[in-house]
Amino acid sequence: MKSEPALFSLDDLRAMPKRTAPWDGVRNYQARNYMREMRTGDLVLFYHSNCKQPVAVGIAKVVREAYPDYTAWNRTSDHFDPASHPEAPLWFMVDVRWKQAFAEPVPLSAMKSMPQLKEMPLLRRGNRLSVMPVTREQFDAVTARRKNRCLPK
DNA sequence: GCCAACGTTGGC
DNA sequence: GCCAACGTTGGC
Repeated sequence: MKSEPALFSLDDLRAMPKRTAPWDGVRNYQARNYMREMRTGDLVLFYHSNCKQPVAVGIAKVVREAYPDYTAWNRTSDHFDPASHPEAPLWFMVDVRWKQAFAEPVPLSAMKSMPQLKEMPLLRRGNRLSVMPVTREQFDAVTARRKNRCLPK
């Protein structure tokens, strides 16, 4: 899951009550569909986008499965969408809980150089989705990488 | 700040 | 249903 650290960082998630927050504001159908596939207990790679150094910063966990994103019904919300209604919700969100911050974040540039991540949707050219699937192998490769970052090439 | 890539909108 | 115009994303 991507977030702009200036708006909502992994530290911000950690500072929330119960270290938990709803992943609101997703207004893309594909990203929404990926969220609806998420299950309680699924682990999340937390990625900081649109900042000086884009990085995977840590891990969160899904603690509530998809439910209607009520910010879409709030006229004063930045994410207001008149097409969504309480009786027929258009947008959904999950709740995620902070789990871990990497001692050393894994930069996008490092991920690009890892052959195991060649197929990772995050690295696909022109991708703009804020929520994307990660395979177990990709997840393990990223989380292992932060321990091995000082190994010679 | 630039710009490529992509999704959405809306006229036809 | 096509597609040009537009807005947004996000790396660089």
